[in-house]
Amino acid sequence: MAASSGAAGVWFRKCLRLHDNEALVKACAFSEVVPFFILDPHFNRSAVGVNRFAFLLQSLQDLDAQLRLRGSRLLVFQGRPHEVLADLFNGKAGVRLSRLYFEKDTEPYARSRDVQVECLAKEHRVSIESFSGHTLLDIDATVANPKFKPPISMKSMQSIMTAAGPIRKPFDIPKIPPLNIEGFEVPKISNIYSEVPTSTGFPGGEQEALSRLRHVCADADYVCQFEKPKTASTGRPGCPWEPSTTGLSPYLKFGCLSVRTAWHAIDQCIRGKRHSEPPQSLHGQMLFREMFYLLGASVPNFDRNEGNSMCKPIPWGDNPVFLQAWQEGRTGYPFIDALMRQLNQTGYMHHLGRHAVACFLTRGDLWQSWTCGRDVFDKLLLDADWALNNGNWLWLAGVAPFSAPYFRIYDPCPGPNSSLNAEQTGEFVKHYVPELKGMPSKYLYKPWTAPLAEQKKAGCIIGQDYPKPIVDHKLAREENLARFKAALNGQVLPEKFGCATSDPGPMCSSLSKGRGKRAEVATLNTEPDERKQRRWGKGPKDDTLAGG
DNA sequence: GGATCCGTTGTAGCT
DNA sequence: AAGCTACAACGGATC
Repeated sequence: MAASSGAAGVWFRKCLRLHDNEALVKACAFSEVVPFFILDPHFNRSAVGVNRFAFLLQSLQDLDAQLRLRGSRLLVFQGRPHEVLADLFNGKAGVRLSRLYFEKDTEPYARSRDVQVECLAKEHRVSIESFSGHTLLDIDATVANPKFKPPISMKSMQSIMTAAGPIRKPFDIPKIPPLNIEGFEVPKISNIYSEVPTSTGFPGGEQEALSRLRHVCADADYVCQFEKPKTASTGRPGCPWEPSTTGLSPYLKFGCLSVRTAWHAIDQCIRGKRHSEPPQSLHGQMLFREMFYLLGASVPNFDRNEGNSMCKPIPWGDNPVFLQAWQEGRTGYPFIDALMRQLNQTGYMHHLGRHAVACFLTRGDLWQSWTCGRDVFDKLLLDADWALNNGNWLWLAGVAPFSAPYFRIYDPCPGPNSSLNAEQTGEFVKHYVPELKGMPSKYLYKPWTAPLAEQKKAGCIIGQDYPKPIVDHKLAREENLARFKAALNGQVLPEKFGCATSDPGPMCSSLSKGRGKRAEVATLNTEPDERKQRRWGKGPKDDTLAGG
């Protein structure tokens, strides 16, 4: 097989697709093409939840199947990329590459990996070419423009788009040369994880991605009327586990779906019709994605509390008990807990749900650093994306210049007028917090206010079958507002403002005596912590494209 | 340089 | 039911 001249390798990393794949197109100008993926131990079980890993493997399976339909196949190697690639450049494993093509990746880990790979290729006299494809803009080229300023508003983002000119059309799938090599199959999730995937709603892969996109675009009204704040954070009636949005974000994250293909498909839908506009429209969601990619690529320390021009210094607390309760959905706030349990179970959460839980963890209630929540999302979300995740957490923690004013705090018990779009049937909460199944809807979001008799009748004693609220929202909110304000003035408020205690004790809003006994565990950490529409739509799922 | 406006998605209470 | 106001009051952009 491998002729002496060597083959052209197509290294799939993101961009797990055949459509609109420039690296594939370029490689297929040669007669021998080796499509491959490297399972990098950097993305291991402690970094990636089982659901996202399963999604990745499904995507690889699909990619392999599509390649086989065309007489080729996907080789899956396991190991550190530079070691695997050294073997491929040397001609071990029955393959010898003399050229390497891949899509650029602007995440910090990917950049350092790729720099290493470029050196290696030079040593082996392997020619390398990479292409911008994961984003609408060429991120590096945009940032390199001397006039570039990090965009912190939709307005500035739109002017960057305008200056960049029209978005190029997707590439067609090229004719792919045959490949006959045995082995290097896509592994099974059970060979890698002892846990079993629990997410069923999002099968990975390009075919699923394209079919979802078709489904979304089949309903032009839906696309034309799409306004993010009007989509329901609590899923669809009858199926609270189903997103009320497009559900495309995991596919964009892995590049199962080309962002250009999606952009033009949506463009087709809205062209010549009355339609919603950025920032709330679907195109608007995609512009936020670009914005965060630009920020991630241009702002030093974008993922940190210190040295980050997009992050104001706030003396966040350090309370592992709070963090864990939040992470596991045991805060005693049913809406928050339902959302967090949904994340753990399914790897998905509506964008507005992310707002609710992120605000709750940070400036709203628990006063924990956004980086802690960021890490949880980074591991568990199917659509976890470095730039978007960091950008959204900065936004929600209120520390970024693009954040909403810090004093706008979400109520963790959203009522019918809440912008969080909680349904009032309680279907969503009851689905993910089944302890509360019997609770009358008037108490569902605040079950601790139910009289004991009602709690007994519902089979759910608060403090026993379901936790008491971990903090008193009203008080925590007040104190956090004061602390945030002080921090903006360069002050750290004295001890009496500590809202954090690891043992919330018998705390109901009606019982709480307030500040007196609450400060013992609270650590006002002055050292920055861096330890490490249609609302009820008929058809399609959709989701947060900006997805962080 | 000061005033004003605006920022994808706040909430509660009133009319 | 939609729209107003009070609440408390940031900071970047624009005039």
